[in-house]
Amino acid sequence: MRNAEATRERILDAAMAEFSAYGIAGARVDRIAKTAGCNKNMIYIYFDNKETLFSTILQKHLTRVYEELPFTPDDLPGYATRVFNFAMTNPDLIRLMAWSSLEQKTESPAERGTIHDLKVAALLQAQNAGQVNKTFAPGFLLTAIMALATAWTASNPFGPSLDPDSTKNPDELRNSIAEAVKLITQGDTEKHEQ
Amino acid sequence: MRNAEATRERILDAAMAEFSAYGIAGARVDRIAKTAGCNKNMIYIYFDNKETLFSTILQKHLTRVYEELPFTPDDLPGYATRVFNFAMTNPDLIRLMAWSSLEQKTESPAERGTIHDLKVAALLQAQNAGQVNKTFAPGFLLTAIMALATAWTASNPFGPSLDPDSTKNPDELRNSIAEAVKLITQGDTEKHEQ
DNA sequence: GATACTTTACTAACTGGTTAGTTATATGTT
DNA sequence: AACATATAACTAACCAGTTAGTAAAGTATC
Repeated sequence: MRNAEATRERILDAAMAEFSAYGIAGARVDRIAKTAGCNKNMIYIYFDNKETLFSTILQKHLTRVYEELPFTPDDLPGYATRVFNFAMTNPDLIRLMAWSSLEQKTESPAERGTIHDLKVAALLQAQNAGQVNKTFAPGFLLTAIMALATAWTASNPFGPSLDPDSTKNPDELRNSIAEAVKLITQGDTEKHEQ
Repeated sequence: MRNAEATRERILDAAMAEFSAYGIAGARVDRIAKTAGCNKNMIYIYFDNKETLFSTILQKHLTRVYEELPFTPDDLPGYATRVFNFAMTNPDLIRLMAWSSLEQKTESPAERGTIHDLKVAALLQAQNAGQVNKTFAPGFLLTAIMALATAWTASNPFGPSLDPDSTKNPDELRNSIAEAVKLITQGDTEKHEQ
């Protein structure tokens, strides 16, 4: 029953559930401790404070995303599909990101910005290679794709809360998203390309 | 200095700023009272509790949106443009909606659902009239349009925090959004319409 | 038109419960 | 013993909501 690493993990898991559900301001440290099955003080031994705990968890899961979701500028509908699948199977992380963008004053950590820039650069290359049409700037495309792929998550005010039926047909939804991304990125490659 | 209506309005304004900035859990009633320049108790005379105050404000501003933003199924790029303009000039309301979808347990009020259904029905009619192509279900289209039109607001985790430059060219952004919506809604009307 | 009474708008101080974070102490491990 | 892991008890600050009371404005009565 004495296992530092395991306790730390249980805290992280419990905190993930708590923060995802209630955000930073709404999260209760006592509740995290109870869920983790440990004493509250353990949380303050492993982490500085509530905010740090939140950031640690967000960072950890974001890293996981970057590993699980390779960006494929030559197959953007496929990328959107994978983002959609990920968002549907990881609603907690999507909520965590939503809380973060509302509650955390600081801009996104430098790492995220860098990764974003890499994608934009790759997208520009794909455009120059004729794989993606040049109708839109690469930065616009990336945000548009992410917006479409995550529009049906609970954190979107215009998402499933207004259109509850849509999430009951995830397959149709997935196909529609892929098709929409295709229209935006490959819609008129031939016409405009040269 | 004794003016019930004016005081109530000041409370609503102060609460809008507070809730928009900190959400429900993060909002402080004392701070609202201070901003409104009134005693905290006045808030509890005019409103039941913090949650009710939040709901009242959200409702009030949503009503305003429905009046200011007529839905035009025959001109969806134009509608997206207007939503984009509205979102850019009313970031507080967008944040309020984001907080609501994260913090409020209850589903969206019946009114919002009804308005949504009306739009979906109108969209279906526009499809049958050949004004909008039938590639996508009307419910999908509506959510996709809203997602695109509001993707560059602060509350979107994939929005401006990752792509800060984009919001410096709002005109280009607006045009791109309109163009993207056009591609999705009118992209291949001729081909599929027959 | 002055006086007593009622209602409305407002305030200061308080209450009871909550909460992030700490300290002191105990227990298992090597 | 020495160290790492864990717990219980505690504290100081905070915070939503309440209470009890004051002052202004209106209304009735003479």
